[in-house]
Amino acid sequence: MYYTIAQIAEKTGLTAHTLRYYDKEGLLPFVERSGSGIRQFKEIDIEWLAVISCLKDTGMPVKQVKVFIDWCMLGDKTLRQRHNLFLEQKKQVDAQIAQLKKYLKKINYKIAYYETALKAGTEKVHTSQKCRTQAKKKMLAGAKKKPAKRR
Amino acid sequence: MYYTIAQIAEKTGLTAHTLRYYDKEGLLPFVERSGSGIRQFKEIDIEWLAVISCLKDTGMPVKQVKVFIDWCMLGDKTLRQRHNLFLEQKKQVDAQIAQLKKYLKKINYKIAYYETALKAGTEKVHTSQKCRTQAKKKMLAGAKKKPAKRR
DNA sequence: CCTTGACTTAGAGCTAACTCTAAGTCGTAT
DNA sequence: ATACGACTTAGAGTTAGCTCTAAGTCAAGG
Repeated sequence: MYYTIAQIAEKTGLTAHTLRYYDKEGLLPFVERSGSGIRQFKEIDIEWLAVISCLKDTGMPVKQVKVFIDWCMLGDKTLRQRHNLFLEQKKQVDAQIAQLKKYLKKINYKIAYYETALKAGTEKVHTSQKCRTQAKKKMLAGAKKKPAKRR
Repeated sequence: MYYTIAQIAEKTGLTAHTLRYYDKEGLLPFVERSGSGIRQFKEIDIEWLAVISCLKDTGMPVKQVKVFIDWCMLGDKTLRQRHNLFLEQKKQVDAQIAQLKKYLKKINYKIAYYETALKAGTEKVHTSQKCRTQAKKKMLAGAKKKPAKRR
């Protein structure tokens, strides 16, 4: 049972244009064709596309994804490389999440800042910089000694 | 005490080129100039740049960051908009983190997959598809048996 | 005075990842 | 048979975000 490119576009959220682009870039060597050249996607190809999206959306450039796909096509002799690739990608994603969490803290601080300002009717409520100075003091103190609060 | 563009590039990790580009795009209206037009960055400008990087790195396009900066320059009458902007950005970042965590699970599964394959010396250890089939059963429990009529 | 080096500008060039166009083929429905 | 719509291709165009170049200004050191 085969899917057309339009059906796969529907299923994956990618456009048919993008799928052809990926194919042209060598990301879809596993997709079969009919006698007249029509792409015939199978269930398993949807799994391939999920892996491709995972790598791409976690920051891997298309060219490097192609390298991975090529390794897959080469079989067992590239197992080690592929294993390393995912270990490396895990590191990347861990770092991305850590960075986003830092930014989230900054955003939460800003939300609190604007809530205070809205209540006061003016941003000037912050210009004495009491808050900022105190926050700094807290952070500096926290950096020195780790609070033993766990569980 | 002022910093040159090169010193700020050093401190922020952005290039001097990029800082001029941001300025040209209207992101740095708060940066003062000397009589001869040299940018004079102050401590507070480093904080501005940290906020700009936070918004940009969490997915906000430069043009929308400019809108935010313009709001800041307009003073208290834009407090509500700025508050909303950060609430919205928080949603975005929460969603990004959630998506990355999903991808991380997929990557961890792949790492385990390749570890098993490496131990066995071949990927064929997975071709019985016991694991995958069982996972599918879980996920598809309820949505199965489509007549699936296709060319 | 002249050189050096950091800065200035406008604007061109680059890269990644699409996004679209034009011209053409194919398979089915009227 | 012919029209329709979905597919095919090569290749051009677009966008964001830089990245760099060329030509010029300016202040300090030899």
